[in-house]
Amino acid sequence: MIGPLIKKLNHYMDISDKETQLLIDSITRTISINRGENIITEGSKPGETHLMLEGWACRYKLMGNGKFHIMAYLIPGDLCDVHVAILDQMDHSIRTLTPATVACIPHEKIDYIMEHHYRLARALFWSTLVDEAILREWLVSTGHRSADRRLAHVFCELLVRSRSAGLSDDNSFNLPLTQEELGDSMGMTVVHTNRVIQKLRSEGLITLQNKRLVIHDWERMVAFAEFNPNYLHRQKSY
Amino acid sequence: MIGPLIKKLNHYMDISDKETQLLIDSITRTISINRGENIITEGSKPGETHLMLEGWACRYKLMGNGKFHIMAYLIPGDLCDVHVAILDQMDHSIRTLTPATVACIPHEKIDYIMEHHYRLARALFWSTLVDEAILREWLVSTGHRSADRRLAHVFCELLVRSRSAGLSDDNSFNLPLTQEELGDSMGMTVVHTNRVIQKLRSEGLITLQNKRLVIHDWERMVAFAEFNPNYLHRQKSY
DNA sequence: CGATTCGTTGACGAGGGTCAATGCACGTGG
DNA sequence: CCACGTGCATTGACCCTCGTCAACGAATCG
Repeated sequence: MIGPLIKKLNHYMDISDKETQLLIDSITRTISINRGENIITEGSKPGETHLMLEGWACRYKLMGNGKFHIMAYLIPGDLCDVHVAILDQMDHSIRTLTPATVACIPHEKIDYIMEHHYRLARALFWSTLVDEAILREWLVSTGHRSADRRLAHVFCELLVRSRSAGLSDDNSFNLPLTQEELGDSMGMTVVHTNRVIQKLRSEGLITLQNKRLVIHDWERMVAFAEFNPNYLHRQKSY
Repeated sequence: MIGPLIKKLNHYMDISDKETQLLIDSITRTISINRGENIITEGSKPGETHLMLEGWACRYKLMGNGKFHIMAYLIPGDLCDVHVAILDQMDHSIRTLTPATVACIPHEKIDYIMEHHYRLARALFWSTLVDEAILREWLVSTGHRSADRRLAHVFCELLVRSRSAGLSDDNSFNLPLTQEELGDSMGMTVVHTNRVIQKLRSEGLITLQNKRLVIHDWERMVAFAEFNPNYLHRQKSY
């Protein structure tokens, strides 16, 4: 169940069986959540950290005008809120995009790892820094990339991340998002998202059907999206 | 010199004289940098952490098409790269926007604080988490706010941050940016930035001249920008 | 079999990008 | 002290990307 996290961390440093076991032992409970339900809500201060085991979720913010913006996708192996122990409260919410199973790790266990297991602590810290780097890349994307390249770019990122978590081993992966959700994350409307996807399809770059995305020509896609995976900080090839 | 950092951290927890002294003692050297020079460049791995003492800087990324995007403003009291000790290399660069003085703190000193001074470590960690929260807010801004509200929003943020760092005590602050730089951070062109500023001026919300920004009616500005300072995580009033 | 949810399409218009020129405040050198 | 260059703010004209509104089709489901 915790495989995706271990696989991901392995792209930073080798995680031993003992360290894996330590992580497993830190999980006090595992919960199943329906699609569209909140894992954490803005203003709250959860007492435990959540780890995605199965399914997708997203960080999001609800705006005054009723719109909502997705700031991150969380896939299996991603940690939802390692940091919240420090902060007074969440400044955003997290909800599932598919049915999901989530592991809960009490803050004490995290603190224990941080204090007594330097290597593992570094690996966890690394993963939060990568999340931050992704955030920066999305900011650049929405600020200065055209809609088609922006979408192509996030597709490249999600393939690399899916492969890192062991969720794919070719040039395709499950993309369980509606076009509306894709749009909400890239700062564009459903209508435009739909048209851009059609353009990428017609140019032979991708196939997207039944919630599965295929990237046909990785090199061409990377060139089109100006995708440079350095911000994902995989020390080893994905 | 290190006042702004202490003042900022004080919004999270009281920093004792001893802790302040510890921070000061961690600084091995202080450097002066001209405007427009890089403090750290993408791909490098600096051996020390940089703290802004005077002047402004920015995180930025250079894009393929030559455009450049500013992802964060760094003002006195802000840390440039606490995290880089963990990562293989920088995935972005940092350069000054004004002449600046910067303090250098070797990673060992940071590690020492992290290991032996839990309170101070928490405070530093808090400040990096706030930086991340700002990043999220900017992402939402560029994704889902109109140009005028976006600009108004960042002005609100910068006032709060300036006041937190003790750089202002009324509704005005130094904004040493060109309109081009403002645009580069908000994902808009100079031309449009200029027009939006004029609109904000004509609506009586702000005055901006000689690199000084005045917000005339804070309440109205906050309402217009839909500014909610919770993401800055100041536990105490600013 | 309606009711939903999601993808798709069309028509229209506005927000904001692009290009280009002008003004204005400087600093520098002659 | 003037001539000139440079950096930055400002304007105008034009147009394209993308948002908005609205309708329709396809698939799924109780």
